[in-house]
Amino acid sequence: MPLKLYNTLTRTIEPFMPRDPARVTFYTCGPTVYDYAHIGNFRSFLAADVLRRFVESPLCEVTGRDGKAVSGPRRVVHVMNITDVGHMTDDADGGENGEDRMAVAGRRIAEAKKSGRLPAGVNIDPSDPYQIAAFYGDAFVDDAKRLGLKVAVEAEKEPGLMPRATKHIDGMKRVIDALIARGHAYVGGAPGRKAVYFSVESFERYGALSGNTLEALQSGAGGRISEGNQQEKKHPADFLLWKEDAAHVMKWPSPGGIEGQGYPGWHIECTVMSARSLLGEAEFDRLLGEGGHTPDPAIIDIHSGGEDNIFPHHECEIAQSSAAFCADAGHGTFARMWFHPRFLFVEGAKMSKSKGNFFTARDLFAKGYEPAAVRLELIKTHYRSNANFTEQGLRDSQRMVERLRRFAENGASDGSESRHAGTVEGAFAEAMHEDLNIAGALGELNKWLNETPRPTAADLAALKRIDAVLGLLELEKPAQAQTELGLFMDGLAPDPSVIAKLQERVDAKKARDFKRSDAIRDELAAMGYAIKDVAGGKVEVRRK
RNA sequence: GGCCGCGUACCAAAGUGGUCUAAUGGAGCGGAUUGCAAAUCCGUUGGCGAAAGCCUUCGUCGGUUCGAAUCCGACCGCGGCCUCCA
Repeated sequence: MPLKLYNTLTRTIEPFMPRDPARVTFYTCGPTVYDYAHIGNFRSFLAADVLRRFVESPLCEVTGRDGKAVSGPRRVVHVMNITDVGHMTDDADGGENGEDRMAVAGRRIAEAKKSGRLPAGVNIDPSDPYQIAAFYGDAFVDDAKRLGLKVAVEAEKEPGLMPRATKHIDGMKRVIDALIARGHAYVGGAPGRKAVYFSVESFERYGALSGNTLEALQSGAGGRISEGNQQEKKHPADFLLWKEDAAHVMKWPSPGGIEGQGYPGWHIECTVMSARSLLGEAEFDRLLGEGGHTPDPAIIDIHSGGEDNIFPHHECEIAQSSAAFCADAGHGTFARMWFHPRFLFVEGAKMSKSKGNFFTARDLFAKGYEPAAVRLELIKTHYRSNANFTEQGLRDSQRMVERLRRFAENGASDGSESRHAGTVEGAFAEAMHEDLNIAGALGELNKWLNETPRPTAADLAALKRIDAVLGLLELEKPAQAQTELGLFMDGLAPDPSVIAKLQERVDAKKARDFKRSDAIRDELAAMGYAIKDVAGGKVEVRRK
């Protein structure tokens, strides 16, 4: 059975039917870079990563235009943007007032600098938003690569796969001008604070993605929308495409015949970067040009983002993208498939700094958890459930990673053809085809591992194809330092006092003074180390 | 108020009409191994029973059906979104 996915737009699980089954276009709404990304961010990005890996796997079938199954492998062009334009902290005015997030980040960096908390070798000017964005952007890409986010790895060679919003201001202005020309946008406001708004009433299906109606939005608007800016809007739900503001931290010459400088609205960047990066510059030009509008309601195959993006961000993207690119603007869907992973909880509660259950990826790496374990813990729950991230779960994941690695690294036995290699791939794929049932797929994998004590070359090849989807074994292994006696895991540095105790313990054991050797183990435990004797007479040392 | 999602055994999490006491992992228990540990491997983990077997479980209460964890209704509880957020 070919791949089926839950499409937020239709609220049903439906066959995935790309425009070209050999080349799938996939856009993920990436991070804003005012701070380090946390594990909730990464859960969402990793869910998208697993989807892209599965779609390009030889194990995956998709539905062709003729309704028939098309087997893999296939190419997936996956683009994930980085939002490096500053946005406002205060939403009370629809994001048009308040403080720029980039400025807030600058203050935080300035404080960190003063108290010496910036990482060594980092020297950024807290008053330069571009430097701040570059700093956190680089940190994000580092974390993403360690967690095996394929798009981040690819973007090293092909930077266009992770476009920066500030590099696409020209495209945004062109789209805004096109929207004005087509009657979907208008200029309002007084000189010096003019704004371009998208007219939601000009887009028939506004609200289709989030299940809203314009009436509901109007009545539900409540106190969230300020009076001030509403007066210049034709409809309360009209959203900002561009704002003239000479005082803004990041600003550019304006579109729409507005004289002063300003900055783009929240949603327009994704319209531009998705179309341009996935379809290419020439097609972007053609779509915007005279008579270039596509007859196809969808421009790209898959679009993903966290569930909080459904409204307003993706709703607005659909409206403005369809209005700009589609021949029948009112029925555009922008993407064929809308994919929205749910939020991550941590220790049973919504992650928040005040609850102390807020983790960035690098927090966990620093605690000694290896990237593969973090990755597995973040992907092993169905993407449409609120996963609960726990330390216990992380330990479970760590063990499963070690189990897989042992299986893969012990080498092929010269035994006969495996009875199972073919069936595990089939069972794994069958589960994944059902809206990415990864827990079911992992269950099949575990069952097979149990049944295969002596893997053959065919078994190892099967594991490799499965792992290409999971993306675990390719990740860096935890740092290990060896001394004559000790094997220091979890990135621990060999501490002389520990080495001395290990030596003393070996001597005690040699003298069969087990009372003393056990006491040393307790002493090490009190110091925060867990030890175990491993093959070759060495002692493995881990954090307790 | 509107829209959406969730509730499975000690924990996590599959299962969407019979093959379900219910995959898989963890934890627990028993065993092998170890000086002892750890790790690993094997067995096992609802109740009664030596066993065959019988009884009871999938938020609660009802309903549909020969048959329900699975379909329908109501209720209870949890969560997300409704212009900050992945």
